[in-house]
Amino acid sequence: MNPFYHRIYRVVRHIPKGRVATYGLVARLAGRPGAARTVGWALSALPDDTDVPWWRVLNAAGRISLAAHDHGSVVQRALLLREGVTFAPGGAVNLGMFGWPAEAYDTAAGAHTRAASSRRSRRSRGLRT
DNA sequence: GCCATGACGTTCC
DNA sequence: GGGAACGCCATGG
Repeated sequence: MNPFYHRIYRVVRHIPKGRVATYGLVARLAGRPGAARTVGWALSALPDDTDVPWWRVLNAAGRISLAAHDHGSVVQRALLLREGVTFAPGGAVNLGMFGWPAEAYDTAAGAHTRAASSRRSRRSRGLRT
């Protein structure tokens, strides 16, 4: 498995309870901006007994990317609701309210991720409503 | 090694 | 503000 897959999982584990992150954000923090699709691919490969909170990862629209008819989307919505994340009419989460600030990862991860953080600060924008 | 696919993102209509 | 088109990176055939 490529190192950055592990980075992705590590980033997702750092998402605090009750907060959500976007695929693009996770991709940037993992060190590969633009690899949002790959993040989804990595999460799809997670086993059922994983400790990675994959349900806290949504797309840029704050909506669940899984097919609505898929059972996984139901589980994801339920898990988020259990953590206090509310869904607006239409099934979208207010990222401005529940979105995970990228700065929080710098604090949580400490010094051994400054490469990713410097890369992030270069393009820290968007997602702010 | 090339082509198609996918839990996405950004930019133009 | 909503929808369509193109771009992105990694995997699988």
